[in-house]
Amino acid sequence: MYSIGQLSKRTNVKVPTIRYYEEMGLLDEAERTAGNQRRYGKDGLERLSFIRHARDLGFSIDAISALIELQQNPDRSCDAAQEIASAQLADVRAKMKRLRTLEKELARISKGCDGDGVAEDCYVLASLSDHGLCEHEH
Amino acid sequence: MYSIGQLSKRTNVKVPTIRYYEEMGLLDEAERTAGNQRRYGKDGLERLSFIRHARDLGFSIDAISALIELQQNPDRSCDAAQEIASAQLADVRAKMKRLRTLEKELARISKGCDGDGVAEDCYVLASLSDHGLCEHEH
DNA sequence: TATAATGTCTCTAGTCACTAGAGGTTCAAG
DNA sequence: CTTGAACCTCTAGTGACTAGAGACATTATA
Repeated sequence: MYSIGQLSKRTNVKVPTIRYYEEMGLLDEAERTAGNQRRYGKDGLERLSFIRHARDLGFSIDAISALIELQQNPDRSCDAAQEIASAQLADVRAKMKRLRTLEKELARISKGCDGDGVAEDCYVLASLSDHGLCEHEH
Repeated sequence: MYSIGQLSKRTNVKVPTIRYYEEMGLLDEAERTAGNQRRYGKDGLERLSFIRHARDLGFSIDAISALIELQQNPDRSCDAAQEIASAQLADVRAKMKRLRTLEKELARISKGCDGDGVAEDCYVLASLSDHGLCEHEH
């Protein structure tokens, strides 16, 4: 049996976050000692590792909830899991696309000013004032 | 003079967001009509466009505050503006790097399951349970 | 000029996924 | 048995908004 602190160390999830996941229903309510402290078994450890991994990949709490429910019902179709994963992939790709545009624009803006001048002539400030100076839409 | 709604339409910034920017100190407090409604002039429009543009590029409210202060003091060195812009660029690049890793992993995981099977054999769920199945660190 | 429709006002609370802190209790080591 | 670390619950804060209630102002039409 692990205390919440031991679980925290093994999974690299902070203690308050573990309690938060319990409150959100991602973790079952833990067993308690006589003095009301949480104790976890192997199940708890595995569940939390699953959550941690999914969060690292950017899945939302809601998505993880759904994935856990599927995991608890191994006989159901995994169609939903596939959908959640590809939605997440689409989301990541959309974010990357946006960031690529921003990166180009920011690199251009940043390069236009060497920081030696005075605010009045600053290309960074001018670019932000006048969208027309931008090369791409964003 | 523009009402808050007209300003909103011209800048594509929602009305409550404009009020929020005022509260945060990004916009000066607007003039008011006898009936206490906000009225904006050309200055207000330009300032809000600046903010909008900067937000689109991902600058934080704090960063924008600093940029506006520089703009109001055209004689100061624009060193700080350069720094803020390059910090933002670094941030965007870091995010992209992370997303690239996630994209690879998610694509692999998602491809491993066609959604036809049953949750028990689902590669999506298996991958999340077992970090060892991953090809990259994340 | 009266009325109706739309716009605006302030204020509070909610979003997401935590994080921080206060004030108190329990546990494990020595 | 004492000490100190770990644990408990509860509330509030983060960033950048968004939503909604209930009241007042402005504008367009009859």
